[in-house]
Amino acid sequence: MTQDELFKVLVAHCKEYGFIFPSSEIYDGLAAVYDYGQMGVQLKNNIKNYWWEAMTRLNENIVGIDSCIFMHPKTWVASGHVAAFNDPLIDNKDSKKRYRADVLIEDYLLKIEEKINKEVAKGRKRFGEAFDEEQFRATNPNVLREKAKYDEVHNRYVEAENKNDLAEYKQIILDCGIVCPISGTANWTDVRQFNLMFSTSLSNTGATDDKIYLRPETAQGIFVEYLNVQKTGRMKIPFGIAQIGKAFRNEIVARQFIFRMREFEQMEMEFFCKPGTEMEWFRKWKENRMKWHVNLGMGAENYRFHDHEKLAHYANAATDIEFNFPFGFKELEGIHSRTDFDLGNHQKLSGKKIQYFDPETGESYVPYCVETSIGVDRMCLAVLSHAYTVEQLEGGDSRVVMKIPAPLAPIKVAVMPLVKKDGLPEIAQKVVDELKYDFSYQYDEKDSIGKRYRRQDAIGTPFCVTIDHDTVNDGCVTVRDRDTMSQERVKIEDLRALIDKKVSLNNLLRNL
RNA sequence: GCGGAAAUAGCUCAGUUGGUAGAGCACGACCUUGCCAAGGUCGGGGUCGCGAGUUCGAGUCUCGUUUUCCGCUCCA
Repeated sequence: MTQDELFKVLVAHCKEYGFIFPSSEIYDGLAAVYDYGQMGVQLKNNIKNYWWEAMTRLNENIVGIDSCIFMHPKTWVASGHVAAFNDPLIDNKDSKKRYRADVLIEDYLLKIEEKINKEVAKGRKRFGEAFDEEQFRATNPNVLREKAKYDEVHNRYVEAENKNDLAEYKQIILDCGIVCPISGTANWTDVRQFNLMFSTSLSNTGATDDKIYLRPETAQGIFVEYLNVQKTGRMKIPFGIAQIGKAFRNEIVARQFIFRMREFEQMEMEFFCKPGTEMEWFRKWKENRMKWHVNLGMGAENYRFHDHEKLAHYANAATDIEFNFPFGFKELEGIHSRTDFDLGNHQKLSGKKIQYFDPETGESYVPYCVETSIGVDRMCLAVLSHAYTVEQLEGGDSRVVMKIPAPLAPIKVAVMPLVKKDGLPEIAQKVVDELKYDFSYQYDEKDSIGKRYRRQDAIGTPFCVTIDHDTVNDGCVTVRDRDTMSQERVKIEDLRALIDKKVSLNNLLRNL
């Protein structure tokens, strides 16, 4: 099976067994939106718990918050999203290339300027010492013609920009005869605004002038609450704030299943430190986060760092942790040294002093910040794609088994009476009562025992507990292991400890 | 957004030159078996993605549309 086919089969498996469904399917679906099903939600919650506890419980200087999706519009001015996420774009239908409409027009204006400068240079050559540039520009017919053209286009452009008039952008491009540098044609699509932030209105009359954005990242919620947390939590630098929550980006192309969605969930932690120490923390968090991933046992060889050479405007160091997805190594988590960009801008725009007073040195400063940011959905995809296994068994049979790390498995244990009579279901019910307070479980008494094992394999249940006729006499049950298919007899009262050892989140945390 | 392909039961698919929708698996009930998937009997489930058009008649032909996949494109 090629990686491509594997991916398709995985997507089908996720739907068939209740991990992930395409959203709104009864209405023909909604592009690039997926719902987590009864299995998927438990996997996702387990992943979130692992992260949350690793951050907030294992680090005494990290606390969590839960901020809102709605934030004051100025937040996104301070963060740079309003400026960077708004582009008027136009496509050339022949070359299929996409351009920023404003850049096309600006380039055109630049060319006119060059023309004028050339004329001026020519004049200077002709008149030598006696050349009066101002005079020349005011009288030369070629220059005047170009200047008039420039002014007209420039004025229209500025006005279009102010009014955000997309149709006018296109008209300018057509009127100026601007062509695609690749196809050489003026076969343009309409200009469209690609605002990567979703917006809605807080007004219940539907007025658009109180537009508000859905947050494109959870990080800003942490930055705007920095002062509150630092003061009320009596936090001393260095310290971190962690948050899990939904974020929204109107991607032009959202694809590859749950890898790139328009609505997605992030787990972000902002670690505030003293300026000058940020590279040290950056290195520590790189190491720390990789350890968190590898600790799941999905193979260290499936992860790698990808250091950024081109840095975003806010960062002075950045790296990705990439995972070996079925479609190649792709970003799973980002670790960025964001300097004081965010807190600094919020300080500027809000007028509130966002500074940390260091009681030891008596200094006051805007803290620097190292961010770790991981996509929950990508993490789910990493786990699911790594877990999906087709095993050949003796006798030409095969089984599909989801080898999900046991602490993340949606269902920890299945309880099944070997037969649906002779009092076995009643004993099974007692086993369920023994286990249900500690573990998510399924009870199954239908079909042959082999079939039931396969059903549990398909959703990645680490343990199956079978009650048979001997149980009636010796109080022992058969525990069957998902990965090895091996079985052992265990006393019912020893079940909890045995299962817990392998599926416990706390044990996983202890290994960090 | 552009180009190509696809859409029939929960899943995988068949459906001939246009003539009243099928299979296997899955699902439910009962019987049977009982430690690694397929036993028997009976049953439920589809306006064939959606909307028009051609036709006496459309799952099948034409157009539009939606969604998905692949390739471009885009990507803090």
